[in-house]
Amino acid sequence: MAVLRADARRNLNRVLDAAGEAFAECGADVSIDEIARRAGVGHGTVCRRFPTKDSLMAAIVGARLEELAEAADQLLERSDAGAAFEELVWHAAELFNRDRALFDGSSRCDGFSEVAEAKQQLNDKLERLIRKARRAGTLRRDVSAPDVGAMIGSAIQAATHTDDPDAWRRYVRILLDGLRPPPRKTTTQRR
Amino acid sequence: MAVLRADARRNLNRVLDAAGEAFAECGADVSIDEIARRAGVGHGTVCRRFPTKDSLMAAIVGARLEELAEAADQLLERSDAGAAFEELVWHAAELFNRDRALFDGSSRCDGFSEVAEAKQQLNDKLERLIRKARRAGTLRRDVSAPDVGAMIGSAIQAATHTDDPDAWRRYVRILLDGLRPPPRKTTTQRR
DNA sequence: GAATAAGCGGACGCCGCCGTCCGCTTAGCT
DNA sequence: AGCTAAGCGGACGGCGGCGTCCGCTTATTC
Repeated sequence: MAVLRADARRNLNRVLDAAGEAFAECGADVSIDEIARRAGVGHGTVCRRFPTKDSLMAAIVGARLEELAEAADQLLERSDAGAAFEELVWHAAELFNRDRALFDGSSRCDGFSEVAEAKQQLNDKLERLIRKARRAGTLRRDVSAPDVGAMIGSAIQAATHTDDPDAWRRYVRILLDGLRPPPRKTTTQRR
Repeated sequence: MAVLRADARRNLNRVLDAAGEAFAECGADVSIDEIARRAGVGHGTVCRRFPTKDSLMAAIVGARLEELAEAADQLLERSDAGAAFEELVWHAAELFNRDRALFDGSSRCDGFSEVAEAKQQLNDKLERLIRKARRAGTLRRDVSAPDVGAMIGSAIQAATHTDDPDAWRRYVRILLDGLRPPPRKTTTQRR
């Protein structure tokens, strides 16, 4: 694993690209054969690098989640916590919408350290963002980071059941509206 | 099909019961063998009545959707449209939560007339309920009946990805909050 | 350019699942 | 009770997918 022959490295990259694309387009149920076909290699080559289909998915999903965690990191710098939270939600939603397997994969592959750690990272940062947004009064108090992740994923999945290609935007909008502090009759206004 | 021998009818009922239970517990991917095992019959018996696994699922899903449509019918009588709408959402959510295959099945099996018709019925009634709730000012205007169905189902599915057994209630609560008319700066109040 | 080991990929075996088929059983009728 | 056809269920074949293995190819080193 340390040093890889030039052709091997090239094939590995092809496989990773093809897998990312195939999972995104077809969901978590694409066959290894399909991925190998897209990569232009035999499926033996795929199975040599990744002893299991799940381990391949874990590599893809882990990378995506890390990207998302980085985005969260940058958004933590923002002064407007409410807007930062919304922006992260939109970012995640776009990602989930583009990659049909990401949501399934992130739960299915959390036995793999790459995915588990990336999720941990992301959840920590999201949790901090949530606390900031709560303090700013733009977010209800009874949701945690995993809740938000799950609900974004669910909104995207819901949209795939319709024929409106922009449904996911409406659903995320609705979700964000629902995530605001519920109006109370006797509002205990902060400040 | 018209007249069924007594043992055949008994076995058919067993199969339907077992299938309902198995789909509910295990999701749409239970094997026919598992269903047959639960019913105490050979899997040949299952396949004779239902030439396809999907046709069996369609029978189950169709029945569930019809029940739901009936509930919607009764709720249409209510004077408080907002409360009626919410109650239907909760009813559907409970159903989806109890039956893991219902949501998947209702889209997978809409090639079957039983499911297609039941969905049509349900959607019509839900649409009427939505219009009433809109007029009552308790529901945003940019959602249709299929939207609501898809969002409920997906929210439930999302909740199964968490370890909190009551997560689905919170998610539905949030969804309902999000479905209220969004607060506008210059509200054009009716009446 | 020769030696060598890393890498390749298709053939193979295994598994679970689905749907069919046919010899045996049994309900229903007389 | 006897007859008959409806019904039963397990055996069977086929399919798709996954992971392994081994004979061949090719990059790399000297």
